[in-house]
Amino acid sequence: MIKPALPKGTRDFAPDAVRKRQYLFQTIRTCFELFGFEPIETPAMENLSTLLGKYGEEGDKLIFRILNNGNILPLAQQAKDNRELANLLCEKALRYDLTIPFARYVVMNQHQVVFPFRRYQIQPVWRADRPQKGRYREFFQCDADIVGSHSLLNEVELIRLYQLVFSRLSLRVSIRINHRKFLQALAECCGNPSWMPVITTALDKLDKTSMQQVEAELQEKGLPEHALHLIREYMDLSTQPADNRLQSVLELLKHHPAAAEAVKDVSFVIEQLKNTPSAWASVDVDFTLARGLDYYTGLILEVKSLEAEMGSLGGGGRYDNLTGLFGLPGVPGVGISFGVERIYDVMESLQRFPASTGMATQVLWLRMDDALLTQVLQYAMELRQEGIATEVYPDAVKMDKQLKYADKKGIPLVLMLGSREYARQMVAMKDLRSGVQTEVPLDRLKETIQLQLAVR
RNA sequence: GUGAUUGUAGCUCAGCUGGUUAGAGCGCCAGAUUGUGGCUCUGGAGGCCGAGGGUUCGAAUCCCUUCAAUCACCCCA
Repeated sequence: MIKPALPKGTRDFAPDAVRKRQYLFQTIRTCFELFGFEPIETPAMENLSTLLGKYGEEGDKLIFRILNNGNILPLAQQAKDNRELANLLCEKALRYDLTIPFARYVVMNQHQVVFPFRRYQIQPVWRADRPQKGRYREFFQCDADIVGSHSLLNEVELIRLYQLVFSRLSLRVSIRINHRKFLQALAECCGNPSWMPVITTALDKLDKTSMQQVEAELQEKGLPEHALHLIREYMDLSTQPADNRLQSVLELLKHHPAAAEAVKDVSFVIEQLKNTPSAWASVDVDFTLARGLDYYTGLILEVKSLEAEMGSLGGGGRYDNLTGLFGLPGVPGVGISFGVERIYDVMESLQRFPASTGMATQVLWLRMDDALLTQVLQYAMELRQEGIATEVYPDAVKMDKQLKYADKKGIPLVLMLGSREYARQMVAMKDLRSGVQTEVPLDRLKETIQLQLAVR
């Protein structure tokens, strides 16, 4: 016998969980559609070469590879080391995110797609990460991107999309925004543009650790004192009143052209958003927001829950040249992603899911008199035609057991058609929520049920 | 890849410095109730104490190894 188990970091979903997840997906999907995004889907697997080198060195290690079928032994013997072996034996891999497959899609379909292309995609991705809280090896991403447009209106709209979704989910979040060009300017003012990755990853840890630790890390990486001093002042900016922040950052970065551009972009976005403030999702400029992914070049953003301790619930940003990797330069884009698994976990812990997240069985016919089975099945079918979710209990067991079944499944109405009722052309209807039982004429069944179901 | 913690019934957990036959609550099954759920009462089933080895007269308990889960770091949604 094999002990049943799941691969690390994967999960089964019970009916109740699936309903809640579908509610989440549906809410997000509806909002995507409301903003005019169009759905696409891409395969679970991509050619390994499509994915390799797109997520940094760490990312490559976290890609799930698919072993080639067939006779692999001769090939395997040619390999000189593990790395070469893995690349020889695996031509395909599971997708790591939705953005790179989307970039491939755009390049392959460049003559069909209409630019600016607004697409959304809701599919699972896989990462060979070590699982922990809010982190799984198989999880869904919900991405919305607009490619083929430089306009900052896209950024504004995507933030409003975030605001719409989180208000519909009744989750209070903060959307932090920043601009990659501030970080670029900061690195250059520190004396070396190549320090930018070091500085950004260090700054990214600020909300987890202290300013001192960030400085220690940077010192360790060999940044000189004057650079550390500048970075310290830069970090202090985010504690200042929101109104003067943009002016202050510009002065601190000595009116560096990149910083000036960033100020222009950010103030445009902020200005536009002022007209439609959201009670659920505030927007704040945070100069220390970094975001790991290398391909971002403009405005970047990240969503955090204000109510639960959890990693980011989503993020995104502008990238100038994503499709360039696949031979189509000059297609800029901006996109956001919803971390539904984490949103689910937060909603669950805050009990923010609506009481009913989908259609469960509304009516159960008990199995009573076998002489009436044919009629019962017919009546059940008629109720379904009326849109009433209906079950017939299949086994001839005690009523006690059948009622307990209805109770456990949360079925509100139970119908009983025995010979006693049928003789008078009636059916016994019991509302399990109230415990009240009534008799209903068979020819008025549908209307009565609909009325009864409307009662809360 | 690094580190920490935890593995006992379907679930949540007790089980003292090693000492008879390993317990509780919830859940499950049956009955009280052969045409009526929830509440109550009565009874019952269910355990290689994660796995392997060691110490000991004796191990759920101590030691080693291993596996798994969880959490943190790295990185990320």
